[in-house]
Amino acid sequence: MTLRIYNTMTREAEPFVPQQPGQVTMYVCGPTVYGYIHIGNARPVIFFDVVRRYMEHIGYKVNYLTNFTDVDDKMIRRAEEMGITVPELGERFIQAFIEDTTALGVVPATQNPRVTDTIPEIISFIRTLEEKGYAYESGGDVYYRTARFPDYGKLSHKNLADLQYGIRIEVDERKESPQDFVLWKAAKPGEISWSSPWGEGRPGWHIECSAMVLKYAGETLDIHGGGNDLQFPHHECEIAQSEALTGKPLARYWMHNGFVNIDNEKMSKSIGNVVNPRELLQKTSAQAIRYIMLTGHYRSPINFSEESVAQGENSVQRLANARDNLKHRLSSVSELVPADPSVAPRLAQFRAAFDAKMDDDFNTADAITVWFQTVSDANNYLKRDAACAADIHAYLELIAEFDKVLGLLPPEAGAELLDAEVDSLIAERADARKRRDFARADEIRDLLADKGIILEDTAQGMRWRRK
RNA sequence: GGCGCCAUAGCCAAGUGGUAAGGCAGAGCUCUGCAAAAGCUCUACCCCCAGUUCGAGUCUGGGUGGCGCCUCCA
Repeated sequence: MTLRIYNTMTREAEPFVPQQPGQVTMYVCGPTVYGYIHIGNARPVIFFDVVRRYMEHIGYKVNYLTNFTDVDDKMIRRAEEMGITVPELGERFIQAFIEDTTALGVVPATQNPRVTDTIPEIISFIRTLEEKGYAYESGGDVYYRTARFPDYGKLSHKNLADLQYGIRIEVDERKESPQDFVLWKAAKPGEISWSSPWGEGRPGWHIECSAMVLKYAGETLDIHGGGNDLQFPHHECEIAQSEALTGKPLARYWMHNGFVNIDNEKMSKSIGNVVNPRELLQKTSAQAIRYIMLTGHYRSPINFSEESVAQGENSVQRLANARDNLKHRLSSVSELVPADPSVAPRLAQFRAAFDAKMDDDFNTADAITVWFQTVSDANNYLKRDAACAADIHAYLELIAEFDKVLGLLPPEAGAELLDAEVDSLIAERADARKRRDFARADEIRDLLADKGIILEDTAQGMRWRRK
């Protein structure tokens, strides 16, 4: 089975062939660190994390880059509002980003380049574009001359002549052409700036990614990803910059994820429906959030709502129960029970099916279905009176493999230590049950339930889990 | 105006032209001291119309309804 990836450039699912056998270089546009990320920002972070995990799962060595935009107009405005410097603002929200994404179960990227660490490379990038005639200065700003790059529009499949300019922004008369975009912005007095051949200033938005890709990953990426909205203009501009400079394709595969809606509405500050993982995680598990993100197709929009969160929470609980039931059963297996020969072939099928679904342009929804099928199979296995430890381990191993790719398993039931009071209540309840004092036993169970601790009496003894 | 996407059960959602995955919620049953967990059973002719085909949720055309991008945006 080979991995196929839907390439925005060709609008087709293509077999994935990396430049270097066994190695994948991928770059995903990261956040502007001027505030906490919202759930929409979290989608590409979570999805491409899964892409990366799957690549590693099938044996690739992955160089995964995602940047921090730590200087731009929004940064400058926000820093001013907060009465701190731009670097202070950046530092603060880079930390917040790391905290939030870690809480969401995201594996850190292999590299997190920052714009402010790439200024010399950005300047020389622009210089070269200027020398080649792809850029021009105008009043301390430097613009990209889109007319020089005939392929402009090839990713988003836009025809330059069809673009309507001036709809949302004022057309800047300093540009030769409305579709030209800024590479370098002259600093206004008091703004953070760097010296350049064009005077004090800072990089435009698009150039940073081109420069960072070149500096940290090379001329051509295997995969370039980002949100759907970045297709145009951002990625189009990156292509124009990078390909004008190197003459090589910027990326072999372009991947774009769909948007996150809140209660079927676009998330926006003006509607006031922006959801931050930071707040959401107070009441919602990271796994439920990931489930919502991964249970739909990555290119389709997904809807966040109270109901979808509840459904995600319950779905993930089933996955967790299966894992916990298997582990719990391990405590009462007999060495004398032989392995069931029918288990291994079934697990092999599930394993193959999971990979086949992931190979199909990261069909995480179907991959999750395979996981649930494995769960059903395991649950049925556990119905038998005598279970074999090796079989249970085989199920657990497969489930752990799935989880390593998708990250949907909450912490294990009973894994943490309970405080002494809870412990003694549990002991008291066990005693009450022995005496058949069910009234007291149920009273304690209700008491603990109020504290968020669910007690379950199984054939293998009592166990507990957090609600 | 240009480019593009979507419409599948109460909800979420997958689906390669061959007779509708999975999850949540709900109902009944089994197990349980009672629960919980788990198991079993039950719940869809895939927006409408026309066409292509032996056969269409899947292809084509036309509707209807939603949505995205067109230089802040994940």
